[in-house]
Amino acid sequence: MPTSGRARIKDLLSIERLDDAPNPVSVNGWVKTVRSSGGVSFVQINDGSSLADLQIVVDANCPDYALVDALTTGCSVTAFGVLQESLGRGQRYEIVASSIALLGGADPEEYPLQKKRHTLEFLRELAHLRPRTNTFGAVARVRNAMAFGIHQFFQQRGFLYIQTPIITASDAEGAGAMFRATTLNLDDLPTKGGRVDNDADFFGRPAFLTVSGQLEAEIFAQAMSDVYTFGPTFRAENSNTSRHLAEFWMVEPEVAFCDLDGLAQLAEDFLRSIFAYVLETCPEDMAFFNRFYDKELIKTLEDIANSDFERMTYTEAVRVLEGSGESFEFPVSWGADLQSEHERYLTERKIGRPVIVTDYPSSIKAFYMRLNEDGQTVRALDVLVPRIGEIIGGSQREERLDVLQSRMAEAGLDDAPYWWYLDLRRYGTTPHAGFGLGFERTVQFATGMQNIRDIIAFPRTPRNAEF
RNA sequence: UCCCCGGUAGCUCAGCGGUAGAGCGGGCGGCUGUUAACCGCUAGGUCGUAGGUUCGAAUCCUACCCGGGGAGCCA
Repeated sequence: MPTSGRARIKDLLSIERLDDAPNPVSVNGWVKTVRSSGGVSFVQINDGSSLADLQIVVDANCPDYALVDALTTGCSVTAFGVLQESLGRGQRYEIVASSIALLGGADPEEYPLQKKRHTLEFLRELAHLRPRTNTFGAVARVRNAMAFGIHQFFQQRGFLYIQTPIITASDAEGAGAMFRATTLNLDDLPTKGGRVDNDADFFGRPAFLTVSGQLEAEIFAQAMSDVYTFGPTFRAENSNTSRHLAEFWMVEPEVAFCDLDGLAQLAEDFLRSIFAYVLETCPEDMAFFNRFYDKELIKTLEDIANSDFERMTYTEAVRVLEGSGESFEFPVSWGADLQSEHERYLTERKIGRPVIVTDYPSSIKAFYMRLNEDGQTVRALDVLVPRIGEIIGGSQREERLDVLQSRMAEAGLDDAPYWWYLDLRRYGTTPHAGFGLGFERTVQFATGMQNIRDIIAFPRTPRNAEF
């Protein structure tokens, strides 16, 4: 079946004037449902190009009419016919088939997807078939649009897209437990002096899957000024929540000659831009999510796209929380990190829109964040959004060699493996800043989906790596 | 990893000490344009796994496995 003559359902359904239709047309897709009434059958198919299905009318005038009995939910078909105004209500156009053929059957006694709603938990066990459902098709299209929107945002601003390594020997301190990448035979480990002989491993040293491309992105920021990464990252944390994955995609811009205020502005512009982009480019899918998953979704995203983010320092946030009169499960005190309930109070109840919290205590943040003049806080930034909580974490980086070295010593880190990172401060150091955005969390927020496992096609979570 | 809830027909669930039910889906048959079509009939389950209590366990107890919600960690 040549694809050159294949019309996409999305394109057919968006035709303005029927005179412009490339009639007769050839369409392909997977059957959603078949309805038969007397001498007419209606075969509703979808090809993934849009949320909407295309109705194919097959009646006695079609030589393949007898074949309709073999068409069941899930099978693939190819059809040829004339696109015309629908005689029935419910769709603008339909195709009156002059031929229709079964490409691949789907035994209705075995095919697990029925023409009714399934729970997301059930569909999660069918990751190979769930893209055919309305919800997962919509997620796939929105995810695609947001990925493109992210690249477009940075490209339009002159940022360079760089690819940082997935296998790494460095640890972006504190970002989380790492997966080991090794070719050693785990059933028969080579030893030297009673310990595992890492010299015998592939790289001659321990290697891991990256938890962040930040340190390498800083290298390129110190040459190209404005860069970003967009790639997979891995965390071996035993996190079992609706917001965590062991493998997820992260967007990490890194900007030279930029301070925390500049970074906060970039983060805000960025989020507002990509939410506006998805509303503009995926209206049908977004209406679907708004209808079935979150009635306030579109309004929420429009509000974000159209209004400034609230900004406050950590110290101010603590003051707000202490004066809130709320009884939190975890006490609020300066020096302790904000708990989920605190973040949600701030962004959901106190402010009602995204909040950028800055200048956290140095004791609870990573060594590379720039120390403030007070010696107590660092130029860190978290962007909190309703329902998800932290969606962006970032900071102005410590560009002063001596301060960075003393911070590393406080954190108990050995300088040696970071020699190249320290070199960036030795030679032409600049004030610079960057943040990390969890891509799945962002799509989760934009779609109103409750569980991050429904945002990535093949979720990796503790004890789950099927597919 | 911790706390709470749940695992019964393909799916969603009811039954909660006396030996299994509904709706949807499937099959068969109707219906001259349907919209998760509709109407009638019908098949289908060692009640997550392994122990235990009991005359008797889907139902009570224990352990484990799996799923969900929340927490921690973070993106």
